[in-house]
Order: sequence, then C-alpha cells, then structure tokens
Amino acid sequence: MSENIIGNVTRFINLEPKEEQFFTGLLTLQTFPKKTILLREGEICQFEGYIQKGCVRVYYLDDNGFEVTILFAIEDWWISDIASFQDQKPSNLYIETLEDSEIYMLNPAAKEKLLSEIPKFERVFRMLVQRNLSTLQHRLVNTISKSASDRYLEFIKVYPSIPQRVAQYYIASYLGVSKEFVSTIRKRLASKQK
Amino acid sequence: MSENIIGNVTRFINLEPKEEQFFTGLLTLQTFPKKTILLREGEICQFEGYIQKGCVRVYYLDDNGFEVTILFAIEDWWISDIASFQDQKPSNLYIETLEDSEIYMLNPAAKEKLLSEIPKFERVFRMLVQRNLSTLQHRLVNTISKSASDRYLEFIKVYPSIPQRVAQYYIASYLGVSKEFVSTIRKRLASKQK
DNA sequence: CGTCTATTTGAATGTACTCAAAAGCGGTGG
DNA sequence: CCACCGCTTTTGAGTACATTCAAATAGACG
Repeated sequence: MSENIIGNVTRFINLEPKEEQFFTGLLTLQTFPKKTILLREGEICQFEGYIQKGCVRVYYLDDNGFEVTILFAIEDWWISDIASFQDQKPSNLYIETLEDSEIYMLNPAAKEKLLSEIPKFERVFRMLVQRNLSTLQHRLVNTISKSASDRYLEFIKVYPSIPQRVAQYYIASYLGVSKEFVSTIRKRLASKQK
Repeated sequence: MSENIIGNVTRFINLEPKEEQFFTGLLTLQTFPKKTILLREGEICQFEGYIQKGCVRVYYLDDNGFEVTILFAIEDWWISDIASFQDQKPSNLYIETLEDSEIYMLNPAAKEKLLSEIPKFERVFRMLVQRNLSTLQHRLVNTISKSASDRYLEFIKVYPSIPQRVAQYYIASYLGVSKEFVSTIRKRLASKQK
C-alpha cells in the first residue's frame, strides 16, 4: 500500500509499526490527471507531497512570462514550495503534473500533528530541505560553468527516465536553453561529435 | 556587545534575558584577517557563523578549477555549509574572508546544546535555510533567464555595498561571466546605453 | 486520415568569451 | 617624493556558443 513512502522515510529515521500507522494515517492519497496545476503563483502551498506514481515539475514564470523549470520530480520524490508552506505565505512558483499522478499529500495541520507526536520526523524534513539546497547549489554552479551540452549530458545521467517521459521543451526550460537548441545538442550527440 | 546577533535572532523568535545570555554564552567571537579560508573542500564544516563585521564569500571550484561564487555575506548575515555541518560530512565548498572580519562562531556541540535547551531556536535555523533556498532559487532563475547586464543591475540593487568592497572579478564569478565582461557591462551602463 | 502539437533544420544575429596588451592603482623601498 | 612592482581593470579584435525567426517534418491522438 504505502510501502514506498515508508521506505523513503526510513532512510532517515527508524519507525515503530505504530508510528508508521500514525504517519500514514495523516496522509491522503490523491490522484491527478496530467497537466493539473497543484499550486500557482500567489497561492499558499497547502501540501508537502510524496509522489507515489507519476511525474511533476516545479517552475517559475520570469519577468517576460517565460517558464523556467526549477525541478522535475518522479516516483519517490517529495514536492512542495516549502517556504510558502511553512510560513503560509503566497508562493511565486507553479507546480504541475506532467503525467497522471498519485501523490500522498500532507497538509499543514497534519504535518504539525506529525511533528509534535513523533519529533524525529523533524530530521526527515530537514534532510529534504538540505538535499534540495545542495541540489540547487550544484545546479547553479553547473548553469554558470558548463556548456549546454554538458548540462544536457549530466541531466540525462541524473534523470535517465525523464527524457522519455516529458516533452523536450520542458527539458530546455530546465537546462536554460531554447527548445531548438536542445534539438541541436541531441543531433550533435547522436553523431558522436559532441 | 552582541546586540546585533540578538537583533538578528529576535526577528524570528522572542528571547527572555536569560535565554539571550545562554545563547551568547555558546558563541565565540573570532577575528580573521582578510583572505583567511574558513572552510575548504574536503573539510567538515564545524561552524555556523554570524558576521559581526567584515565580508565573506562562499565559492565552489568547478571541474576546470574555476571559482564560482555562491554567495557574498556581510554584516548581519550567517554563513556555513549547512549540509556539511549538519551531517558532519566533507564539504565541497570554500568559505573565505574578503576583509578583516569578526564572526560569532557556533560549533556543532554548542548548537546541539542550544536547541535542546531552547527548542524555539529550531525556527531560527529553519528560517535561515529556507531563506537560503529561496535566494538560490531566485538566483538560478535569474541566471537562466536574464542577461548579464540585468543580473549586474539586480546584483548592485541587492548588494549595494559589495561593489565598493570587493574586487570586480569576484562579482564576475558571482554573476557567471568573465571578469572582462563585467568591465564591459559597467562601461555600457556608465554611458547609459544599457 | 486529418489536425494539432512537438521537433528538427537552417540562416542570420547577438551575446558573451578568449587572448593579448595597455592602462590604472596602491603600496613599498630607495 | 618618486619609481617601480604586482595586482586589477580596461580595451579591442577575433571567435564560439546559443538565440530568433521561419519553415519543414514528424508524432500523437481522435
């Protein structure tokens, strides 16, 4: 049933059977069709979500109305706008499903209950934020110091399944290049001339 | 004495006089000359530091040995490699003073004591990490979607004091452009033609 | 099979980079 | 006080990487 999310959490902390039950009792499994917007700019994020099945992206609309993809998330990943969620303040991000998805949703009240009942969950959420921060740091450095084709290569190494699952222009908006240029990169790589 | 750091913390939580004393008792005020490396790649970060006076930068050495500045920090900012500090694992960042600096240092043992004694400090550190995350997200989006001169303009708006305090090539390594190009940008801006 | 969307291709352009050299600036010693 | 040295910034020429725009092709879905 909810094996995966337990597996995810127990990478960081151990749980008694009772604690597992308490935790899963606080979650709601929701299903969303492809292209559902789970959060939009200006809204307050009311969930931390664990993706049981599907694919989601988090993006930002820049000053020119251009979408910049911050993050792709697939099975076994968590998604949220944590700043908006924690402080209950308006988000400046969008979160959208790219496939039909099943997501375990944890709302603010449930999270609070969870943390006061089983404080060691603090660690789980801290780890998630930290990993987020490290990933983002690494990505910023890559964006600054690597060529687009190197970034593409690293991307398909880190997310091997994504290129088959999402449209190429989403990948372009993640890499920070035009959709045409992703096509050019792929052509070059295919002919091995890098 | 330690007014500033108290002011910083009490933006997030209220402190009784006793709690203030307990907190400041855990800190060590250290002074470092310009160009001191406080943390280098491979080391484990043993501090969270509050800058009382001075200027510091956090940078990363990319695959070509090129420095990418992640962050500048001046008075009233905190610095650390939080992932390395929390998990006591080797860092991949460098932290270096750019001016003679006075920094309140909090070591892992002291932080632990602080949190177990005054749990509401959890909030302070959570806010710091979150702010970090938001800033980094914003910076990534800018790096992807704005021209170098727009990024320069935003930089001097956010850090008005930095250009006067640090060498231009540090700013270049923050913006993700060559040092020569920062010079070109400045020339263009000076002649108002953007 | 036709329509809509996504991807590819190519030409022209622009933004930022590299390399090399010159100029500016701050400190130090004669 | 001036001359020199080292470090930083500026300037310019040539180049590379990535973009825009327009058009052609390919894929997906009803």
